[in-house]
Amino acid sequence: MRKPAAGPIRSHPLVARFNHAISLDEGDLSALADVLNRKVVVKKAKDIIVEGYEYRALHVVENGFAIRYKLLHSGKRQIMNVIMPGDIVGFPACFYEHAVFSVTAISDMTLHRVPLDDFTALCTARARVATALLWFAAREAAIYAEHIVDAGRREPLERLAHFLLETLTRLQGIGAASEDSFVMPLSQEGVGNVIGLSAPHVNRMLAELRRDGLIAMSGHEVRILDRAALQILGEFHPAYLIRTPIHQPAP
Amino acid sequence: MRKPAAGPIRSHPLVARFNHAISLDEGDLSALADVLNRKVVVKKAKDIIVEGYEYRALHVVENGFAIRYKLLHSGKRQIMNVIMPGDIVGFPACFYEHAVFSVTAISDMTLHRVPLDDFTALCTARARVATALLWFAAREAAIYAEHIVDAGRREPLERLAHFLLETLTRLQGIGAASEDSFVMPLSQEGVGNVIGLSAPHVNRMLAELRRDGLIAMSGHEVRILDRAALQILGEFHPAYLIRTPIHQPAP
DNA sequence: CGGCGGCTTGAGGTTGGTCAAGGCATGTGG
DNA sequence: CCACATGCCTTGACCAACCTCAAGCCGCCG
Repeated sequence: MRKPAAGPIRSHPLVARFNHAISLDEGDLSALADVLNRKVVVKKAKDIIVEGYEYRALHVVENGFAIRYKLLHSGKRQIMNVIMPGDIVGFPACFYEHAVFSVTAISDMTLHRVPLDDFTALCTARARVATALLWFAAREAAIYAEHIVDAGRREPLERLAHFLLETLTRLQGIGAASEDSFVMPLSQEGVGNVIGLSAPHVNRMLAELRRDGLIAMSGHEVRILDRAALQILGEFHPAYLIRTPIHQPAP
Repeated sequence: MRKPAAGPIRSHPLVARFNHAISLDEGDLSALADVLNRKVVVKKAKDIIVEGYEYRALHVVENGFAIRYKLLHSGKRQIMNVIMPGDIVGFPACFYEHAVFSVTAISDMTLHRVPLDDFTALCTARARVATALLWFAAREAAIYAEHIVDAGRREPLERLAHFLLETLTRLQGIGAASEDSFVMPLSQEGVGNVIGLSAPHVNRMLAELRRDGLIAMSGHEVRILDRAALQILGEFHPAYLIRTPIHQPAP
Protein backbone atom coordinates (compact mmCIF):
# COMPACT_ATOMS: atom_id res chain seq x y z
CA MET A 1 0.00 0.00 0.00
CA ARG A 2 2.98 2.31 0.31
CA LYS A 3 3.72 2.20 -3.40
CA PRO A 4 0.59 1.87 -5.48
CA ALA A 5 1.03 1.60 -9.21
CA ALA A 6 0.62 4.83 -11.15
CA GLY A 7 -2.42 3.33 -12.85
CA PRO A 8 -5.13 3.46 -10.15
CA ILE A 9 -4.25 7.04 -9.30
CA ARG A 10 -5.73 8.15 -12.63
CA SER A 11 -9.17 7.13 -11.50
CA HIS A 12 -9.01 9.10 -8.27
CA PRO A 13 -11.67 11.82 -8.29
CA LEU A 14 -9.13 14.49 -7.40
CA VAL A 15 -6.91 13.54 -10.32
CA ALA A 16 -9.94 13.30 -12.58
CA ARG A 17 -10.66 16.90 -11.70
CA PHE A 18 -7.09 18.01 -12.31
CA ASN A 19 -7.01 16.31 -15.67
CA HIS A 20 -9.63 18.66 -16.98
CA ALA A 21 -7.52 21.65 -16.00
CA ILE A 22 -3.93 20.75 -16.73
CA SER A 23 -2.07 17.79 -18.15
CA LEU A 24 0.09 16.05 -15.59
CA ASP A 25 3.01 13.92 -16.64
CA GLU A 26 4.01 10.52 -15.29
CA GLY A 27 6.25 12.09 -12.66
CA ASP A 28 3.42 14.29 -11.42
CA LEU A 29 1.06 11.34 -11.23
CA SER A 30 3.44 9.10 -9.37
CA ALA A 31 4.25 11.93 -6.94
CA LEU A 32 0.51 12.26 -6.35
CA ALA A 33 0.17 8.52 -5.94
CA ASP A 34 2.96 8.56 -3.34
CA VAL A 35 1.08 11.13 -1.35
CA LEU A 36 -2.38 9.52 -1.64
CA ASN A 37 -1.42 6.24 -0.09
CA ARG A 38 -3.01 6.38 3.36
CA LYS A 39 -6.60 5.34 3.06
CA VAL A 40 -8.86 6.26 5.95
CA VAL A 41 -12.47 5.26 6.52
CA VAL A 42 -14.79 7.55 8.46
CA LYS A 43 -18.30 6.75 9.64
CA LYS A 44 -21.30 8.98 9.11
CA ALA A 45 -21.67 11.76 11.71
CA LYS A 46 -18.03 11.58 12.79
CA ASP A 47 -16.09 14.82 13.16
CA ILE A 48 -13.06 15.04 10.91
CA ILE A 49 -11.95 18.53 11.88
CA VAL A 50 -12.97 20.47 14.96
CA GLU A 51 -12.50 24.22 14.93
CA GLY A 52 -9.69 25.46 17.13
CA TYR A 53 -7.59 22.33 17.12
CA GLU A 54 -4.35 21.88 15.24
CA TYR A 55 -4.32 19.66 12.17
CA ARG A 56 -1.21 18.80 10.27
CA ALA A 57 -2.89 16.75 7.58
CA LEU A 58 -5.37 17.12 4.74
CA HIS A 59 -7.86 14.48 3.64
CA VAL A 60 -8.71 14.02 0.00
CA VAL A 61 -12.20 12.61 -0.46
CA GLU A 62 -12.56 9.47 -2.53
CA ASN A 63 -16.11 8.68 -1.51
CA GLY A 64 -18.91 10.13 0.57
CA PHE A 65 -20.02 13.57 1.74
CA ALA A 66 -19.16 15.93 4.55
CA ILE A 67 -20.06 19.45 5.65
CA ARG A 68 -17.70 22.31 6.36
CA TYR A 69 -19.26 24.58 8.96
CA LYS A 70 -18.91 26.92 11.85
CA LEU A 71 -20.86 26.90 15.10
CA LEU A 72 -21.63 30.20 16.78
CA HIS A 73 -22.05 30.76 20.49
CA SER A 74 -25.74 31.31 19.95
CA GLY A 75 -25.93 27.68 18.86
CA LYS A 76 -26.55 28.61 15.24
CA ARG A 77 -24.65 26.72 12.60
CA GLN A 78 -23.57 27.96 9.21
CA ILE A 79 -22.50 25.41 6.64
CA MET A 80 -20.06 26.91 4.17
CA ASN A 81 -20.02 24.09 1.74
CA VAL A 82 -20.89 20.48 1.12
CA ILE A 83 -17.73 18.46 0.58
CA MET A 84 -17.94 15.88 -2.21
CA PRO A 85 -15.61 13.27 -3.75
CA GLY A 86 -12.55 14.96 -5.23
CA ASP A 87 -12.72 17.76 -2.68
CA ILE A 88 -10.10 18.30 -0.02
CA VAL A 89 -11.24 18.18 3.58
CA GLY A 90 -9.16 20.71 5.41
CA PHE A 91 -8.94 23.25 2.65
CA PRO A 92 -8.57 25.95 3.74
CA ALA A 93 -9.10 25.19 7.44
CA CYS A 94 -5.84 23.28 7.91
CA PHE A 95 -3.62 25.90 6.35
CA TYR A 96 -3.71 27.68 9.68
CA GLU A 97 -2.14 27.02 13.06
CA HIS A 98 -5.55 26.04 14.34
CA ALA A 99 -8.45 24.89 12.20
CA VAL A 100 -10.68 27.85 11.38
CA PHE A 101 -13.81 25.73 11.05
CA SER A 102 -15.14 22.23 11.52
CA VAL A 103 -15.86 19.33 9.19
CA THR A 104 -18.23 16.44 9.90
CA ALA A 105 -19.00 13.44 7.72
CA ILE A 106 -22.65 13.22 6.66
CA SER A 107 -22.24 9.77 5.13
CA ASP A 108 -19.70 7.00 5.45
CA MET A 109 -16.55 8.16 3.70
CA THR A 110 -13.27 6.94 2.35
CA LEU A 111 -10.48 9.48 2.43
CA HIS A 112 -6.78 9.69 1.73
CA ARG A 113 -4.82 11.24 4.52
CA VAL A 114 -1.99 13.57 3.44
CA PRO A 115 0.31 15.01 6.11
CA LEU A 116 0.68 18.72 5.55
CA ASP A 117 4.45 18.42 5.21
CA ASP A 118 4.04 15.87 2.43
CA PHE A 119 1.54 18.17 0.79
CA THR A 120 3.91 21.12 0.99
CA ALA A 121 6.78 19.04 -0.31
CA LEU A 122 4.64 17.90 -3.22
CA CYS A 123 3.73 21.48 -4.08
CA THR A 124 7.27 22.80 -3.96
CA ALA A 125 8.61 19.85 -5.94
CA ARG A 126 5.90 19.65 -8.59
CA ALA A 127 5.00 23.02 -10.04
CA ARG A 128 2.24 21.64 -12.26
CA VAL A 129 0.58 19.97 -9.29
CA ALA A 130 0.82 23.19 -7.29
CA THR A 131 -0.71 25.06 -10.22
CA ALA A 132 -3.55 22.56 -10.51
CA LEU A 133 -4.19 22.98 -6.80
CA LEU A 134 -4.22 26.73 -7.23
CA TRP A 135 -6.95 26.41 -9.86
CA PHE A 136 -8.76 24.05 -7.54
CA ALA A 137 -8.55 26.68 -4.79
CA ALA A 138 -9.89 29.32 -7.14
CA ARG A 139 -12.96 27.20 -7.84
CA GLU A 140 -13.45 26.68 -4.15
CA ALA A 141 -13.27 30.42 -3.57
CA ALA A 142 -15.76 31.04 -6.38
CA ILE A 143 -18.22 28.62 -4.80
CA TYR A 144 -17.85 30.42 -1.49
CA ALA A 145 -18.40 33.73 -3.24
CA GLU A 146 -21.70 32.47 -4.63
CA HIS A 147 -22.69 31.37 -1.15
CA ILE A 148 -22.05 34.87 0.14
CA VAL A 149 -24.44 36.20 -2.48
CA ASP A 150 -26.96 33.53 -1.56
CA ALA A 151 -26.94 34.26 2.11
CA GLY A 152 -26.60 38.00 1.83
CA ARG A 153 -28.81 39.19 -0.94
CA ARG A 154 -30.99 36.56 -2.53
CA GLU A 155 -34.59 35.98 -1.47
CA PRO A 156 -35.27 32.68 0.30
CA LEU A 157 -36.91 31.11 -2.74
CA GLU A 158 -34.06 32.25 -4.95
CA ARG A 159 -31.48 30.88 -2.54
CA LEU A 160 -33.12 27.51 -2.54
CA ALA A 161 -33.37 27.41 -6.33
CA HIS A 162 -29.72 28.36 -6.60
CA PHE A 163 -28.63 25.79 -4.07
CA LEU A 164 -30.58 22.99 -5.73
CA LEU A 165 -29.05 23.73 -9.11
CA GLU A 166 -25.58 24.09 -7.66
CA THR A 167 -25.90 20.74 -5.94
CA LEU A 168 -27.26 19.06 -9.07
CA THR A 169 -24.44 20.46 -11.17
CA ARG A 170 -21.71 19.54 -8.73
CA LEU A 171 -23.07 16.01 -8.37
CA GLN A 172 -23.28 15.63 -12.13
CA GLY A 173 -19.67 16.73 -12.36
CA ILE A 174 -18.61 13.72 -10.31
CA GLY A 175 -21.02 11.35 -12.00
CA ALA A 176 -23.31 11.12 -9.01
CA ALA A 177 -26.49 12.54 -10.53
CA SER A 178 -28.63 11.92 -13.59
CA GLU A 179 -29.69 14.54 -16.11
CA ASP A 180 -32.38 16.07 -13.93
CA SER A 181 -32.42 14.46 -10.51
CA PHE A 182 -30.21 13.79 -7.52
CA VAL A 183 -30.29 12.64 -3.93
CA MET A 184 -29.97 15.55 -1.54
CA PRO A 185 -27.33 14.57 1.00
CA LEU A 186 -28.69 16.99 3.63
CA SER A 187 -31.81 17.13 5.78
CA GLN A 188 -34.02 20.20 5.48
CA GLU A 189 -32.39 21.58 8.59
CA GLY A 190 -29.04 21.04 6.90
CA VAL A 191 -30.20 22.88 3.80
CA GLY A 192 -31.30 25.71 6.06
CA ASN A 193 -27.84 25.79 7.60
CA VAL A 194 -26.32 26.18 4.15
CA ILE A 195 -28.55 28.94 2.84
CA GLY A 196 -29.28 30.71 6.11
CA LEU A 197 -32.94 29.80 6.68
CA SER A 198 -34.80 28.01 9.45
CA ALA A 199 -35.88 24.44 8.79
CA PRO A 200 -39.61 25.28 8.68
CA HIS A 201 -38.96 27.97 6.12
CA VAL A 202 -36.93 25.63 3.94
CA ASN A 203 -39.92 23.33 4.06
CA ARG A 204 -42.29 26.09 2.99
CA MET A 205 -40.02 27.15 0.15
CA LEU A 206 -39.66 23.57 -1.06
CA ALA A 207 -43.42 23.26 -0.97
CA GLU A 208 -43.69 26.40 -3.05
CA LEU A 209 -41.28 25.11 -5.68
CA ARG A 210 -43.29 21.90 -5.83
CA ARG A 211 -46.59 23.73 -6.02
CA ASP A 212 -45.28 25.80 -8.92
CA GLY A 213 -44.17 22.67 -10.74
CA LEU A 214 -40.46 23.50 -10.72
CA ILE A 215 -39.35 20.43 -8.80
CA ALA A 216 -40.69 17.12 -7.53
CA MET A 217 -39.50 15.22 -4.49
CA SER A 218 -39.73 11.74 -3.11
CA GLY A 219 -37.80 11.29 0.07
CA HIS A 220 -34.41 12.87 -0.43
CA GLU A 221 -34.55 12.52 -4.20
CA VAL A 222 -35.07 15.83 -5.94
CA ARG A 223 -36.19 15.98 -9.55
CA ILE A 224 -35.76 19.19 -11.48
CA LEU A 225 -38.88 19.63 -13.59
CA ASP A 226 -38.23 23.08 -15.02
CA ARG A 227 -34.55 23.84 -15.05
CA ALA A 228 -34.93 26.98 -17.14
CA ALA A 229 -37.37 28.52 -14.70
CA LEU A 230 -35.20 27.56 -11.73
CA GLN A 231 -32.14 29.08 -13.37
CA ILE A 232 -33.92 32.36 -13.88
CA LEU A 233 -35.39 32.31 -10.40
CA GLY A 234 -32.07 31.61 -8.70
CA GLU A 235 -29.96 33.54 -11.21
CA PHE A 236 -27.86 30.45 -11.50
CA HIS A 237 -24.99 30.53 -13.97
CA PRO A 238 -23.05 27.29 -13.86
CA ALA A 239 -19.92 29.02 -15.16
CA TYR A 240 -18.32 29.17 -11.73
CA LEU A 241 -18.50 25.40 -11.37
CA ILE A 242 -17.18 24.53 -14.79
CA ARG A 243 -13.59 23.44 -15.03
CA THR A 244 -11.58 25.86 -17.11
CA PRO A 245 -8.57 24.38 -18.82
CA ILE A 246 -5.35 26.08 -17.82
CA HIS A 247 -3.89 27.49 -20.98
CA GLN A 248 -0.38 26.14 -21.19
CA PRO A 249 2.06 28.34 -23.06
CA ALA A 250 4.32 26.50 -25.45
CA PRO A 251 7.52 25.41 -23.70
CA MET B 1 10.41 49.59 -17.12
CA ARG B 2 10.48 46.22 -18.81
CA LYS B 3 13.33 44.97 -16.63
CA PRO B 4 13.22 46.41 -13.13
CA ALA B 5 16.00 45.46 -10.74
CA ALA B 6 15.23 42.65 -8.34
CA GLY B 7 15.51 45.11 -5.46
CA PRO B 8 12.25 47.10 -5.69
CA ILE B 9 10.21 43.95 -6.06
CA ARG B 10 10.91 43.10 -2.42
CA SER B 11 8.89 46.06 -1.29
CA HIS B 12 5.84 45.13 -3.34
CA PRO B 13 2.90 44.40 -1.03
CA LEU B 14 2.26 41.05 -2.68
CA VAL B 15 5.84 39.94 -2.16
CA ALA B 16 5.75 41.27 1.39
CA ARG B 17 2.83 38.98 2.01
CA PHE B 18 4.54 35.98 0.43
CA ASN B 19 7.65 36.55 2.49
CA HIS B 20 5.76 35.79 5.66
CA ALA B 21 4.65 32.46 4.27
CA ILE B 22 7.57 31.05 2.34
CA SER B 23 11.08 32.09 1.54
CA LEU B 24 11.59 32.86 -2.12
CA ASP B 25 15.03 32.73 -3.66
CA GLU B 26 16.57 35.23 -6.07
CA GLY B 27 15.30 33.33 -9.08
CA ASP B 28 11.74 33.39 -7.72
CA LEU B 29 11.97 37.11 -7.03
CA SER B 30 13.31 38.01 -10.41
CA ALA B 31 10.66 35.85 -12.09
CA LEU B 32 8.07 37.78 -10.08
CA ALA B 33 9.68 41.07 -11.01
CA ASP B 34 9.55 40.09 -14.69
CA VAL B 35 5.84 39.51 -14.40
CA LEU B 36 5.01 42.62 -12.35
CA ASN B 37 6.35 45.10 -14.85
CA ARG B 38 3.22 46.63 -16.36
CA LYS B 39 2.02 49.39 -14.10
CA VAL B 40 -1.55 50.53 -14.58
CA VAL B 41 -3.33 53.46 -12.95
CA VAL B 42 -7.09 53.32 -12.40
CA LYS B 43 -9.31 56.15 -11.24
CA LYS B 44 -11.84 55.88 -8.43
CA ALA B 45 -15.21 54.44 -9.49
CA LYS B 46 -13.82 52.83 -12.65
CA ASP B 47 -14.77 49.24 -13.40
CA ILE B 48 -11.80 46.90 -13.61
CA ILE B 49 -13.73 43.69 -14.25
CA VAL B 50 -17.30 43.39 -15.45
CA GLU B 51 -19.09 40.10 -14.85
CA GLY B 52 -19.62 38.04 -17.98
CA TYR B 53 -16.75 39.41 -20.01
CA GLU B 54 -13.56 37.58 -20.79
CA TYR B 55 -10.37 38.65 -19.04
CA ARG B 56 -7.01 37.19 -19.80
CA ALA B 57 -5.10 39.17 -17.21
CA LEU B 58 -4.84 39.59 -13.45
CA HIS B 59 -4.06 42.84 -11.66
CA VAL B 60 -1.95 42.85 -8.54
CA VAL B 61 -2.78 45.82 -6.29
CA GLU B 62 0.06 48.07 -5.24
CA ASN B 63 -2.10 50.89 -3.93
CA GLY B 64 -5.73 51.72 -3.36
CA PHE B 65 -8.96 49.83 -2.75
CA ALA B 66 -11.58 48.08 -4.84
CA ILE B 67 -14.69 45.99 -4.28
CA ARG B 68 -15.42 42.57 -5.67
CA TYR B 69 -19.17 42.16 -6.08
CA LYS B 70 -22.10 40.73 -7.91
CA LEU B 71 -25.21 42.57 -9.08
CA LEU B 72 -28.52 40.72 -9.07
CA HIS B 73 -31.38 41.33 -11.42
CA SER B 74 -33.36 42.80 -8.56
CA GLY B 75 -30.77 45.56 -8.47
CA LYS B 76 -29.32 44.35 -5.19
CA ARG B 77 -25.58 44.24 -4.88
CA GLN B 78 -23.53 41.88 -2.77
CA ILE B 79 -19.91 42.77 -2.13
CA MET B 80 -17.83 39.66 -1.50
CA ASN B 81 -14.73 41.37 -0.37
CA VAL B 82 -12.84 44.61 -0.17
CA ILE B 83 -9.66 44.38 -2.24
CA MET B 84 -6.59 45.95 -0.63
CA PRO B 85 -2.92 46.41 -1.55
CA GLY B 86 -1.25 43.03 -2.02
CA ASP B 87 -4.50 41.44 -3.16
CA ILE B 88 -5.05 40.17 -6.68
CA VAL B 89 -7.89 41.71 -8.64
CA GLY B 90 -9.30 38.95 -10.76
CA PHE B 91 -8.83 36.16 -8.27
CA PRO B 92 -10.81 34.03 -8.70
CA ALA B 93 -13.02 35.76 -11.27
CA CYS B 94 -10.50 35.60 -14.11
CA PHE B 95 -9.72 31.91 -13.76
CA TYR B 96 -12.86 31.29 -15.79
CA GLU B 97 -13.79 31.72 -19.41
CA HIS B 98 -15.92 34.68 -18.42
CA ALA B 99 -15.52 36.71 -15.26
CA VAL B 100 -17.84 35.37 -12.57
CA PHE B 101 -18.17 38.73 -10.82
CA SER B 102 -17.27 42.37 -11.10
CA VAL B 103 -14.59 44.58 -9.59
CA THR B 104 -14.76 48.37 -9.28
CA ALA B 105 -12.15 50.72 -7.84
CA ILE B 106 -13.33 52.68 -4.79
CA SER B 107 -10.24 54.88 -4.72
CA ASP B 108 -7.54 55.78 -7.19
CA MET B 109 -5.36 52.72 -7.62
CA THR B 110 -2.04 51.60 -8.97
CA LEU B 111 -1.97 48.04 -10.24
CA HIS B 112 0.38 45.67 -12.00
CA ARG B 113 -1.16 43.97 -14.96
CA VAL B 114 -0.22 40.31 -15.44
CA PRO B 115 -1.46 38.49 -18.54
CA LEU B 116 -2.95 35.16 -17.53
CA ASP B 117 -0.51 33.26 -19.73
CA ASP B 118 2.42 34.92 -17.99
CA PHE B 119 0.85 34.06 -14.68
CA THR B 120 0.38 30.43 -15.66
CA ALA B 121 3.92 30.24 -17.00
CA LEU B 122 5.23 31.67 -13.73
CA CYS B 123 3.30 29.10 -11.72
CA THR B 124 4.44 26.14 -13.75
CA ALA B 125 8.05 27.33 -13.80
CA ARG B 126 8.34 28.36 -10.16
CA ALA B 127 6.94 25.82 -7.75
CA ARG B 128 7.58 27.94 -4.69
CA VAL B 129 5.73 30.86 -6.20
CA ALA B 130 2.82 28.60 -7.11
CA THR B 131 2.82 27.27 -3.55
CA ALA B 132 2.84 30.77 -2.09
CA LEU B 133 -0.11 31.63 -4.35
CA LEU B 134 -1.91 28.53 -3.16
CA TRP B 135 -1.55 29.69 0.44
CA PHE B 136 -2.71 33.11 -0.67
CA ALA B 137 -5.79 31.51 -2.24
CA ALA B 138 -6.47 29.58 0.96
CA ARG B 139 -6.53 32.81 2.93
CA GLU B 140 -8.86 34.33 0.41
CA ALA B 141 -11.19 31.35 0.70
CA ALA B 142 -11.09 31.59 4.50
CA ILE B 143 -12.10 35.25 4.34
CA TYR B 144 -15.00 34.34 2.08
CA ALA B 145 -16.00 31.58 4.47
CA GLU B 146 -16.21 34.10 7.30
CA HIS B 147 -18.35 36.32 5.13
CA ILE B 148 -20.75 33.44 4.55
CA VAL B 149 -21.12 33.08 8.31
CA ASP B 150 -21.60 36.83 8.63
CA ALA B 151 -24.32 37.07 6.06
CA GLY B 152 -26.00 33.80 6.89
CA ARG B 153 -26.13 33.43 10.62
CA ARG B 154 -24.85 36.40 12.57
CA GLU B 155 -27.16 39.07 13.94
CA PRO B 156 -26.84 42.50 12.33
CA LEU B 157 -24.94 43.99 15.25
CA GLU B 158 -22.60 41.00 15.34
CA ARG B 159 -21.99 41.23 11.61
CA LEU B 160 -21.02 44.84 11.87
CA ALA B 161 -18.70 44.21 14.83
CA HIS B 162 -17.06 41.38 12.93
CA PHE B 163 -16.67 43.42 9.78
CA LEU B 164 -15.14 46.37 11.61
CA LEU B 165 -12.56 44.17 13.31
CA GLU B 166 -11.79 42.29 10.12
CA THR B 167 -11.22 45.56 8.30
CA LEU B 168 -9.06 46.95 11.09
CA THR B 169 -6.96 43.80 11.18
CA ARG B 170 -6.51 43.60 7.43
CA LEU B 171 -5.55 47.27 7.22
CA GLN B 172 -3.06 46.85 10.05
CA GLY B 173 -1.55 43.93 8.17
CA ILE B 174 -0.62 46.23 5.31
CA GLY B 175 0.43 49.07 7.56
CA ALA B 176 -2.60 51.19 6.74
CA ALA B 177 -4.13 51.46 10.19
CA SER B 178 -3.03 52.44 13.67
CA GLU B 179 -3.43 50.37 16.80
CA ASP B 180 -7.11 51.10 17.26
CA SER B 181 -8.44 53.18 14.39
CA PHE B 182 -8.75 53.17 10.63
CA VAL B 183 -10.44 54.96 7.77
CA MET B 184 -13.39 52.95 6.46
CA PRO B 185 -13.03 52.86 2.67
CA LEU B 186 -16.76 52.25 2.13
CA SER B 187 -19.90 54.33 2.56
CA GLN B 188 -22.60 52.99 4.86
CA GLU B 189 -24.43 51.69 1.85
CA GLY B 190 -21.23 49.91 0.86
CA VAL B 191 -20.91 48.37 4.30
CA GLY B 192 -24.49 47.20 3.98
CA ASN B 193 -23.65 45.59 0.66
CA VAL B 194 -20.83 43.67 2.34
CA ILE B 195 -22.71 42.38 5.35
CA GLY B 196 -26.16 42.07 3.80
CA LEU B 197 -28.02 44.93 5.48
CA SER B 198 -29.83 48.01 4.22
CA ALA B 199 -28.06 51.33 4.55
CA PRO B 200 -30.48 52.68 7.18
CA HIS B 201 -29.97 49.60 9.28
CA VAL B 202 -26.19 49.88 9.07
CA ASN B 203 -26.66 53.39 10.35
CA ARG B 204 -28.79 52.21 13.27
CA MET B 205 -26.29 49.50 14.18
CA LEU B 206 -23.38 51.93 14.02
CA ALA B 207 -25.32 54.27 16.28
CA GLU B 208 -25.87 51.42 18.71
CA LEU B 209 -22.16 50.56 18.82
CA ARG B 210 -21.41 54.21 19.47
CA ARG B 211 -24.11 54.50 22.13
CA ASP B 212 -22.67 51.47 23.91
CA GLY B 213 -19.20 52.96 23.85
CA LEU B 214 -17.64 50.27 21.67
CA ILE B 215 -16.58 52.55 18.84
CA ALA B 216 -16.28 56.24 18.01
CA MET B 217 -16.54 57.80 14.58
CA SER B 218 -15.64 61.04 12.92
CA GLY B 219 -16.34 61.06 9.23
CA HIS B 220 -15.05 57.80 7.81
CA GLU B 221 -12.55 57.32 10.61
CA VAL B 222 -13.52 54.55 12.99
CA ARG B 223 -11.92 54.24 16.40
CA ILE B 224 -12.23 50.98 18.29
CA LEU B 225 -12.85 51.88 21.92
CA ASP B 226 -13.46 48.43 23.34
CA ARG B 227 -11.86 45.79 21.21
CA ALA B 228 -12.45 42.99 23.71
CA ALA B 229 -16.18 43.63 23.80
CA LEU B 230 -16.35 43.88 20.02
CA GLN B 231 -14.48 40.60 19.62
CA ILE B 232 -16.92 38.83 21.89
CA LEU B 233 -19.91 40.46 20.23
CA GLY B 234 -18.80 39.58 16.71
CA GLU B 235 -17.12 36.28 17.65
CA PHE B 236 -14.09 37.56 15.84
CA HIS B 237 -11.01 35.36 15.87
CA PRO B 238 -8.25 36.94 13.81
CA ALA B 239 -6.67 33.52 13.17
CA TYR B 240 -8.07 33.31 9.66
CA LEU B 241 -6.32 36.51 8.65
CA ILE B 242 -2.95 35.71 10.12
CA ARG B 243 -0.29 34.52 7.77
CA THR B 244 0.81 31.02 8.61
CA PRO B 245 4.35 30.18 7.66
CA ILE B 246 4.54 27.28 5.24
CA HIS B 247 6.56 24.62 6.95
CA GLN B 248 9.34 23.75 4.57
CA PRO B 249 10.70 20.24 4.85
CA ALA B 250 14.46 20.02 4.81
CA PRO B 251 15.73 19.57 1.25
C1' DC C 1 -44.07 -2.10 19.11
C1' DG C 2 -42.06 1.87 20.68
C1' DG C 3 -38.98 5.67 20.08
C1' DC C 4 -36.73 8.97 17.45
C1' DG C 5 -35.42 11.91 13.81
C1' DG C 6 -37.15 14.55 10.44
C1' DC C 7 -41.02 16.47 7.83
C1' DT C 8 -45.21 19.40 7.86
C1' DT C 9 -48.25 22.88 9.26
C1' DG C 10 -50.02 26.67 12.06
C1' DA C 11 -50.06 30.98 15.07
C1' DG C 12 -47.86 34.97 16.65
C1' DG C 13 -44.35 38.28 17.30
C1' DT C 14 -39.96 40.71 16.18
C1' DT C 15 -36.85 42.19 13.07
C1' DG C 16 -35.20 44.62 9.62
C1' DG C 17 -36.45 46.23 4.88
C1' DT C 18 -38.72 49.97 2.38
C1' DC C 19 -40.10 54.47 1.74
C1' DA C 20 -39.70 59.10 2.78
C1' DA C 21 -38.06 63.44 4.36
C1' DG C 22 -34.60 66.37 6.24
C1' DG C 23 -29.77 67.73 7.30
C1' DC C 24 -25.12 68.41 6.40
C1' DA C 25 -20.86 68.67 3.90
C1' DT C 26 -18.62 69.05 -0.36
C1' DG C 27 -17.93 70.70 -4.81
C1' DT C 28 -19.09 73.37 -8.88
C1' DG C 29 -20.43 76.92 -11.93
C1' DG C 30 -22.20 81.38 -12.54
C1' DC D 1 -18.50 84.62 -3.29
C1' DC D 2 -22.82 82.80 -3.40
C1' DA D 3 -26.48 79.54 -5.29
C1' DC D 4 -27.33 75.32 -6.19
C1' DA D 5 -26.71 70.39 -6.90
C1' DT D 6 -25.17 66.16 -5.27
C1' DG D 7 -24.08 62.46 -2.31
C1' DC D 8 -24.23 60.61 2.05
C1' DC D 9 -25.80 60.33 6.72
C1' DT D 10 -29.69 60.28 9.91
C1' DT D 11 -34.21 59.47 11.65
C1' DG D 12 -39.03 57.97 11.69
C1' DA D 13 -43.20 55.19 10.44
C1' DC D 14 -45.01 51.27 8.55
C1' DC D 15 -45.33 46.64 7.19
C1' DA D 16 -44.01 42.13 5.33
C1' DA D 17 -41.07 38.47 5.95
C1' DC D 18 -39.19 35.06 8.39
C1' DC D 19 -38.02 33.21 12.93
C1' DT D 20 -39.62 30.91 17.02
C1' DC D 21 -42.39 27.91 19.29
C1' DA D 22 -45.43 24.22 19.20
C1' DA D 23 -47.98 20.25 17.98
C1' DG D 24 -48.92 16.38 15.05
C1' DC D 25 -47.44 13.05 11.74
C1' DC D 26 -44.84 9.83 9.18
C1' DG D 27 -41.42 6.37 8.31
C1' DC D 28 -37.56 3.91 9.87
C1' DC D 29 -34.84 1.27 12.89
C1' DG D 30 -34.00 -1.01 16.88
